[in-house]
Amino acid sequence: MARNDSRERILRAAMDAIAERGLAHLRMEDVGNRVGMSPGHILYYYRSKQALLLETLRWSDDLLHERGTEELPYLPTAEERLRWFIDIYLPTGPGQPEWLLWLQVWALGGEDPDVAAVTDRLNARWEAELAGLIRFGVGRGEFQASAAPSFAGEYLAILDGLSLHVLHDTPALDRERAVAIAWRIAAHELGFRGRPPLA
Amino acid sequence: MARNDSRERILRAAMDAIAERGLAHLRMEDVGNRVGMSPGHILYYYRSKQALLLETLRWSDDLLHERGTEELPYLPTAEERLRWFIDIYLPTGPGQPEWLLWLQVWALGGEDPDVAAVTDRLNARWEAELAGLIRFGVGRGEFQASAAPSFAGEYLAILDGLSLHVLHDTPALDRERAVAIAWRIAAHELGFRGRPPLA
Amino acid sequence: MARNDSRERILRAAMDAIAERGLAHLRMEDVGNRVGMSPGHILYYYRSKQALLLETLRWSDDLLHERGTEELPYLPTAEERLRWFIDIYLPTGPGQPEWLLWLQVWALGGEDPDVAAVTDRLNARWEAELAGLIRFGVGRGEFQASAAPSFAGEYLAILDGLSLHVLHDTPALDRERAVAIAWRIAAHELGFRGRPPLA
Amino acid sequence: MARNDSRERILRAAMDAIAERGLAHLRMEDVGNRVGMSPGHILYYYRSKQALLLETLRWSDDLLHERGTEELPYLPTAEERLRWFIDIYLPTGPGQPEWLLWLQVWALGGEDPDVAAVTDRLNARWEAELAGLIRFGVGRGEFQASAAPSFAGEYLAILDGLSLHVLHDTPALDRERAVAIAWRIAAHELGFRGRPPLA
DNA sequence: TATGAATGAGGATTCATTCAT
DNA sequence: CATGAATGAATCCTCATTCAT
Repeated sequence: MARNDSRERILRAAMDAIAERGLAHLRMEDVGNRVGMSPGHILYYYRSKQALLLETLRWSDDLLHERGTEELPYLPTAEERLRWFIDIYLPTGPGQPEWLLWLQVWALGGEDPDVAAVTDRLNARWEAELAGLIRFGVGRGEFQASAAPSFAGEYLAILDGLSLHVLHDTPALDRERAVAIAWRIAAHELGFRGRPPLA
Repeated sequence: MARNDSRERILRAAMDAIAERGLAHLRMEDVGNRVGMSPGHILYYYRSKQALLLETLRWSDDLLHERGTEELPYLPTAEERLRWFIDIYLPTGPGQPEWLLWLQVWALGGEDPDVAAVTDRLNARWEAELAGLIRFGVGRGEFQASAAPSFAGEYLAILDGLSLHVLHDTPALDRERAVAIAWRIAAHELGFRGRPPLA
Repeated sequence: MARNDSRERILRAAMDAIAERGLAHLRMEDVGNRVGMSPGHILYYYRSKQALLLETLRWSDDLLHERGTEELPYLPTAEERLRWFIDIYLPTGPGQPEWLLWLQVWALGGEDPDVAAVTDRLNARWEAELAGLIRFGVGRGEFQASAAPSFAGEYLAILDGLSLHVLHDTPALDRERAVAIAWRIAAHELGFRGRPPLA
Repeated sequence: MARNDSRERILRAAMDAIAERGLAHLRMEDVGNRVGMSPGHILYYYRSKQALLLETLRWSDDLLHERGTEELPYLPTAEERLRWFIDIYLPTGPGQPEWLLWLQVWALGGEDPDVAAVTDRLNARWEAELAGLIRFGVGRGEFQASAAPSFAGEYLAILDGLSLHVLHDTPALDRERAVAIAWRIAAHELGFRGRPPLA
């Protein structure tokens, strides 16, 4: 227990440290300071810096994904589910640690196969979730019958683009507007007319 | 002249090096090797690594932007101009140096005000260009009258999202599909019905 | 008893680990792994790594020496005793743990007085044994009367040189040839004419 | 020139440092201190610690070998040549840096193929030299006709054993005695009767 | 302009050793 | 007896940057 506890505290510390210092400037010591451990001891729990980073990414997304999707089945309509999906997918605001981590890993780790494996897994999971949601909506007659599950991939790309700007604090494209845009596009592409989300 | 020549050769070398090794792993030596200079001598032309990087970013976008937009006024219709805009904005394929550089700077340089200044300038320029294009289309009656220039910002966000995936070589979202998606969204949002781009 | 048992298992493990990883790369963990103990617990039995190493060396040579020399008095002739001596002194083949340990300690531990004390003791013991053997042979008339016990020291040096090569797997100087050379030199220096050892 | 000069000064410093601190405890800083360079700068000349060590070994032996063998052809008789060979092969005394280095590399680097490649080369060269010397002696009628060049290998092993003890300062086996023993064995095995070397 | 020698800060990693449990 | 968490020293190596030539 104690061990798993420490391991998780380290992951959270790593994420915070990345959000604050940036992935490129992260030192093992930054992580250690936050959990009151020596940098050497972090390596006792995670073999290497790279291993820690990958684990952090995986853990962070697991957390986000679980937190988001465990609620989903309890929402009755596809529209509500979609609203919820957009809500948890888009960053809460500029500099959200989880998103920042994800973006930085994506931008930096293009070459490394280990890194690619993790990012691919994350993408695939979100896409599968969204594709299921669309099928659900089509099945219930909420979304137009022609809405293809393949739409999930391109819609996620759009969300990614919006996220990029929310994250970067583009003045004219804050979270609220991003949500509105996302919703409008979905409404048109999936052919429904629901009330837009409040935020 | 010779001096300016060297300076530009260095910028190109820097960009290529970043595309190959990644921004985070770039060494002055990588740049030096490509232009046949000692790493120390690069610093004769550019005060510091950071300065070189910023300059590279600026130069790279100037180049792209000029190359793209100098053609624009010669295209007669707004539709053709938009098609052209999408064409030059989206990455040519996975790993395009200019885009990679931009993305990495964006992901990494959130904190630094110098960096932010450059990225903001880039964004603003593309947005202004696109906004002008939309006004042109509305004026000519090609785009629906309600099309707001403010659409430029959100449309760029969408293009960024698509670019992210083209760049990352997401299997189901290559450049061709990205272009198609971008076109479809524009057609709907701007209310025109033109033939889709060929690639 | 259990305690002594553990202590000895650790010594053997240390020797094996050295043979496999080399003295310079030996970690407490390597030893611990072999006996199923935590590295920290090894230090419960032996104060420090250095102490363990010294103990290992001493134990290893005690073992070898006892095993070899307890048989010696039962052999009737000096020649047979010499043959036996050569047999147990030379390494059994490339990479024999005991010899490797000894050589490495010799090569590395020149400075340290603690180390020197142990290696000197080893040398002295073997030399005394051999000197006794020579006296025995001279007394029995097998070896020529002029054979000085001081020959023991130089003969051991020769055996060491041969051992070095057997240990190092010098192609043209394997154990078999080393034995033959050792025997030939002894025969000449001690002035006897016995049948050479079989291997 | 300056560069080669520095490179060689480093090699010498490395050898001295090894002789003083022992191969196992050698730090790049020890080498740096001796030549008045930062440890990092040593790595500018030699890629890695391992590379420096290997180079040092090679250089040290080249030096010794050249210095020894360039004189050889000017000596008229095989006996004189052999005397000379023994003289330069055996360590000058306890702790001779070159020999210490060689021994330590031999003892430690059994596994590594790079290391083995260098030690093998050294061995082969000395053996070839000695074999040539023997052929010369046989040709001149100084050494008995039956003296096989293959004797070179075993004789070197014997010299190695004697060297081990000279190096280690075994009280009863100093350089003088080692030379005498080496000479006596050679005289018998090669069948000549020359005056023994003076030391 | 151009080089290459030189530095020094910085950071990951390894590992013996300690100690509470 | 035994573990495993925790430390901290040690050290290699990388790299931007400076500077004499």
